[in-house]
Amino acid sequence: METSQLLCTPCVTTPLSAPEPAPEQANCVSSNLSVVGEFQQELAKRKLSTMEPSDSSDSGDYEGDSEPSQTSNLGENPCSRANKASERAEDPSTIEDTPATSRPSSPPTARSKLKCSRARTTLSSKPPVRYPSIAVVIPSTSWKQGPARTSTRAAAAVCKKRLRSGRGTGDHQDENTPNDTEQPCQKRKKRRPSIRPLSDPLKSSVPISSHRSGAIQRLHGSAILTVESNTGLKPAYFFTFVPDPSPMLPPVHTEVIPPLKHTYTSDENALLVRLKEKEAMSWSEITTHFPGRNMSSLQVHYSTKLRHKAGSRLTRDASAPQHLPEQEKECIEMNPELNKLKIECNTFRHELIAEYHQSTKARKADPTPYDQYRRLQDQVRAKRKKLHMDAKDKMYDNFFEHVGNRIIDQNYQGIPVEFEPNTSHIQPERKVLADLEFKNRDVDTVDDAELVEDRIRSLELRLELHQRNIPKPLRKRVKFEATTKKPDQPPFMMKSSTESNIVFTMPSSFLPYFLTVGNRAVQDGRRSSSPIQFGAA
DNA sequence: TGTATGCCCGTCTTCCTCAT
DNA sequence: ATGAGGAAGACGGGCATACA
Repeated sequence: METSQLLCTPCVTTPLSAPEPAPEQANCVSSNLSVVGEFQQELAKRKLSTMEPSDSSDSGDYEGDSEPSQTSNLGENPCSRANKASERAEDPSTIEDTPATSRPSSPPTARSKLKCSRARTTLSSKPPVRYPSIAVVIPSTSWKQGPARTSTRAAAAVCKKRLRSGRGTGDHQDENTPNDTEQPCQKRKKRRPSIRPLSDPLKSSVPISSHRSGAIQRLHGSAILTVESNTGLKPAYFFTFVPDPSPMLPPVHTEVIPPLKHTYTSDENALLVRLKEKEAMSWSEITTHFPGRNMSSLQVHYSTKLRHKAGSRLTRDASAPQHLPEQEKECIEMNPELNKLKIECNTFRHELIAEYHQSTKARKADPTPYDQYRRLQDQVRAKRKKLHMDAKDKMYDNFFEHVGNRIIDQNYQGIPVEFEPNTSHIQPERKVLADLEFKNRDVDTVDDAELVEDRIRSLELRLELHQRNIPKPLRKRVKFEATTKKPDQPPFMMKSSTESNIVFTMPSSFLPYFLTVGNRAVQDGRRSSSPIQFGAA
């Protein structure tokens, strides 16, 4: 095992010494995430203060841990478990007295990650305010890296990147940029997940075997805390620990691992999008920035995973701009390439008219120039269409880039995220229908007449909507004949709340549509006999 | 799978013809 | 002169296809 990855619930304890993160830590992952998850951490802190020691709600998160020493105390808080483990192995002569920056060459002592966090906090000379310490249980070597974890980490990495870029402090720092001179626990270099399976635990680079022998080693490495907030209310915390090669550890990391380009990291995704969209590089140029990947792989990955991100997000956010503003359309009309095509097309059209007096007469007289004219028209339309699509993509990207920052900023400032969907494009009948059908009431306490009345009104609204927007397949088949006259045998009559009778002639082709919308009255009528009788009270 | 292109369809506007 | 109705054209959007 080359990387030890840990899943950790937000196990927050009140730190003994909790200095405020230094300003230079603003770029690091844990710094940002500790700020973003502030509310959840506060809640967890309060919860922890009132939590009974037998609370075992978090024990299920430590899956795949077959180590008896870690699974025996199921009723114990993982934080306390880690704390106890660290306390057992704590050597009072090593940590607090030694600056972290001078310790990389020191022999790794037995410490949990909690101690690593504490050790980092000792670097700051500022007075302590609050800083969550993270308790982590390192899994045994039997913990295998599966595809699900890979995907989860990928999602978390995307979230992490968004969080980091969303702070808007110009900290778009390359993760490969060396900045690890002070914080051994905040090494930012994110290593690409290796797909190589753990074939031989004995050859693992992580000295977990020390657990079994009772001696706990202290591990130096990279710590990445990510928050996956796209699952809804409760964010999921992912803690990834990547041990560093140490002179005291078996030198397994010394060999050069061949790049197994199976998964794209968030950095690669960001770079690919930037080169393609911002810098408009050709694919051959882009390929030079991705050694080990071929052009087709990059194209496919970009097209399938990256390009339509904005569009897919658009479907989840009705407040996103739906159409280009008129001003933007006017700007597109000023595009020189489009104007050139338009002039060319118009010139050809004038020539046709000058010769045949009418373009259609030219089509009858000689189809060849007219077809050429049509092709020119198509070119103009295609160019305009492409410019509109590009402008829309740009607009979407701009919108989602800022809406993400806004949400993160609101989280940071403790402002509840409010969602105000743009409902201007929703038909009024649809709104009334939604209000009518989602009253969320107990039918046992509502009078039958009221229910029937609502049902009639619902049918009216559905008919109004249907007349407004008839489904295309039915448009040629359905003939609405709404009349104020009462026919001899009305096939379908409704009495509305406005006391006006509405009579509809309902052809048989109308039934499938009503069936699809779940109209029980129509279904009942269909089951009983034809024509449909609406059983109003 | 993305992109370019062509084709088709629906909608709207403009122009022309004809009846009043 | 004016309004109604039809024809023609412009335009946008969707779909299919070929190609890379």
